[in-house]
Amino acid sequence: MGRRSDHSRDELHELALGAATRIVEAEGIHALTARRIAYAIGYSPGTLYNVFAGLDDIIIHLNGRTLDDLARHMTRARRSRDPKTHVLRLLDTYLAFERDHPNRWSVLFEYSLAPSTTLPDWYLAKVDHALGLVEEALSPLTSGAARKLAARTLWASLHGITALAKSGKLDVVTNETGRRMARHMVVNYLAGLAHHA
Amino acid sequence: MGRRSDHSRDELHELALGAATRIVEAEGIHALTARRIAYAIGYSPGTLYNVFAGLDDIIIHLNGRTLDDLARHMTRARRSRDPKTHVLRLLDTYLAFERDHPNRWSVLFEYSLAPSTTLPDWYLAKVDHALGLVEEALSPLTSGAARKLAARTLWASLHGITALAKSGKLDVVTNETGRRMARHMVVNYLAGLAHHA
DNA sequence: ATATATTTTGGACAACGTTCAATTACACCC
DNA sequence: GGGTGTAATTGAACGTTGTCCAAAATATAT
Repeated sequence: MGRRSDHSRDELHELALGAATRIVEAEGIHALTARRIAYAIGYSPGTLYNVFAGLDDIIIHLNGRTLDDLARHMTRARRSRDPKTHVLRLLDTYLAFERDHPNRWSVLFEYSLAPSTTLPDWYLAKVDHALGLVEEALSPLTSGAARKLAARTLWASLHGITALAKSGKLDVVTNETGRRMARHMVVNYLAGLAHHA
Repeated sequence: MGRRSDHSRDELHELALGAATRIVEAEGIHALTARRIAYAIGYSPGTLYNVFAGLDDIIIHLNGRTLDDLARHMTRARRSRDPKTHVLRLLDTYLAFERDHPNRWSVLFEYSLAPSTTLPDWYLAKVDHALGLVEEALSPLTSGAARKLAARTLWASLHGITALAKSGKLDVVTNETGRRMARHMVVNYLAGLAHHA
C-alpha cells in the first residue's frame, strides 16, 4: 500500500501519542512496542519511523505530555501564603496524580533512555514549568537562585520517596507510609529552611 | 557437550555474578544479556538457567552484591556524635561510591523489575543493613519507629536527588550541583528534625 | 496523460530471553 | 573394568523485539 494521506504528519504524531498513552496507562511500559502502537492506529511499524526517530523519541514525547498533565493537575492546588501549607497541597495533587496514573508516572521518572542522550530543550522547558509551581510556593521563604535550588531539591526528594516506596526497595509496605514520609520530609525541610533564613 | 564439572553450582553462581558485575560496570545494563554472561564464563546460555531463574534473578543478585559493596564503603565514614556531621560524612561515601561505580549504582536503583514481583527477604535484609548505618547516625536525635522513618526518608530523598541529577531530568548540569542539593537537603531536614524535637 | 514526488508497506535482519530434547561426561556398582 | 544411571551442558528453536529499506502505491504537478 502506498500513500494514503488519511492523516497529516501532525495527525499521525497525535494519533500515535494517544495510542501510546492508552497502552502505557492500561498495561505499563512493558506493553509499549512499536508494533502495538502502529496497529492500534491502523498503520504499520515503518510509518512510525517517518514521524518519530524511534521508540525512545516516542517515549520522550509521551513523557512531555505526562509532564503537562501533571503540571496542569498541580495548578488545581489551592494557593497559600504559608509555604508549608502550599507545598503540602501541591504534594497532595502530585500524589493524587501518581495514584491515578501509576504507569504513566513510572514511565515519566523511571524510564532511563540510552546513556549520553540529552533531553531536548522543549522537554526541559516543561520541567522548568512544573518546577515553577513549587518555586511559587516557596516565594515567601526564599528567592532567586536559592529558590530554584530549593524547588529542585524538594522535587527530587519527593520523587525519590515516591519511587522507592513504589518499587518496594525500602522494605516499606503500605502506600500510606509513602505519603507520611513525603509529608515528614516537606515539613522538616521547610522548617529547616525557615530556621536558617 | 555434557557434564563437565569444571565448576560446582556455587562456583558457577559466583562466576556468573562476577562476569555480570564486570559487564555492567564497563558498559551499563544495556550490555547485560544472558548470552554475554554465558560466553564470558565459557558456558552456554542454557547453563545460566540451571543456576538462576532468569535474567531478573541475576540482576537481583547483582544488586545485592552492589548493596553490600555500598554498605561496606559507607562503614568507612568516620563517626560523629553530631548527627549532621555524621550524615554528611555518610553522604560523601555514598556519592563517592556513585561516582566510582555509576553503572552499578544505576542498576541498583533505576532498574525496575517486572511489576508485582516482590524482592526476596535476603535482599530486604541487605537494605535494612544499609539503612541501619543511617539510623545509627540519627540515634542522638531520635529513636524507635521515628528513627526508622527518618532514615528511610533521608535515604529515599538522597536517592531522588542523585537519580534526577544524573538523568538530566532536572535541568541541572554539573555534578557539583547534585552534591550541593544533597547537602542542602540533609542540613535543612536535620535542622527541622532537631527543631521539632 | 504522463511524470515526479511522497507515503506506506511488509518483509528482512540481528539480537533478545527463555525452553528443552538430545548429547555427553561423570559417579557408582558389580 | 565394564555397564548403568544420573546429572549437567549444549545448541538449536521459538516468539519476540527495534529498526531499516526496497518496492509498491497513491497523490500531486506538469
